Amino acid sequence: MADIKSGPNPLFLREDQLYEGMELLFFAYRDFTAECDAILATYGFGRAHHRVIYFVARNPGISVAELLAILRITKQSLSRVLGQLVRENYIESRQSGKDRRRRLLSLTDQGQELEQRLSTVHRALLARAYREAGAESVDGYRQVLLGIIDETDRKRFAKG
Amino acid sequence: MADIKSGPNPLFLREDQLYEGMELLFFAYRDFTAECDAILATYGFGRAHHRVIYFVARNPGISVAELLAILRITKQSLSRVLGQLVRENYIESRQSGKDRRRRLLSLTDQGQELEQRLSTVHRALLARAYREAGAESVDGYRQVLLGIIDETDRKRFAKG
DNA sequence: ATTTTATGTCAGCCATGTTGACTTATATGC
DNA sequence: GCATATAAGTCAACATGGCTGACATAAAAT
Repeated sequence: MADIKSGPNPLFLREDQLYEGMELLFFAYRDFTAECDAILATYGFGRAHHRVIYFVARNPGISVAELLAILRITKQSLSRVLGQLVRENYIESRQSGKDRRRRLLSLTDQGQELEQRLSTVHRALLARAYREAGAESVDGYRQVLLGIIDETDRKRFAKG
Repeated sequence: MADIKSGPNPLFLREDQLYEGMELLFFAYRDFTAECDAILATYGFGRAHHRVIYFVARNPGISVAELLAILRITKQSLSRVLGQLVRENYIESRQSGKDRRRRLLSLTDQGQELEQRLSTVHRALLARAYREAGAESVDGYRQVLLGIIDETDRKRFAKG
């Protein structure tokens, strides 16, 4: 009983640390997306559009099925935002040569502009957090988040 | 130009590291919430209900205004889920003695049961990630996420 | 020739956010 | 004590982004 004041109570601390870890993730995710959400709104887009733009930018030539696997949403949900991005000339969808059923997605110039604008915000935010936290912290951040991520998707980060 | 192969190109690596950091956050958040979402669905609840239950559990006696400040949603949005939780006897709302305009929120026994069920899932998930990553990593995780969080809310974590 | 796969589309539903307008009860300040 | 401010709740309407189910088309694979 005196443990709480006189010395470390591993169980108590541990549980408290876990609750803190959950909240950190909640607040960080909320604040990470806030500024980009505001920019997207001026284009008539939402967070869903950003995800599509982001993953197409990072994986030029990605197919619709591959994109669906990353986002884990239904094709009907994707279709709504992807269709809008294609119609408004942010994303280009061209037929694959090898398998002409597949549509390969890439950003148009306009899409790249928007992607850059959004990425700049995110890069700045994260770069500041990294700088303040220091290099070893960045590795810790990486390790813990990797542990939270589903094994299937963990492979995406295999390199490090 | 040879930099990319022959040695570290700090700029390239840095940018790549930042992109990785963004994706880690995206995938981790998605996977962190997935299992609880499934449990909540069996109660007819969603992620919004979980947030309310969580913050009321962690802050028993919290007022509606304080809860709104944490969640950063409108009172109309909160009202929908909070009202449901009160009606279905997961949360109790009692008048404050000092200021009778205020409603102080706390979990009922039933609410605590659900909260425990959800927390157990999250604690297990995070505990495993912490264990795999190691103690120093946990501190790094904490530092980086703190840096991402809005200064206003960073104060919530002031203790450490 | 048949079946499977990749994609697209229509229609409707649900959860959860938003704005705006308004009410009620209570506290606070002049 | 009266006027104003604050805490909370409510009604209505709307947007976003998930979901399911059903179905169509083109092309690849068997």
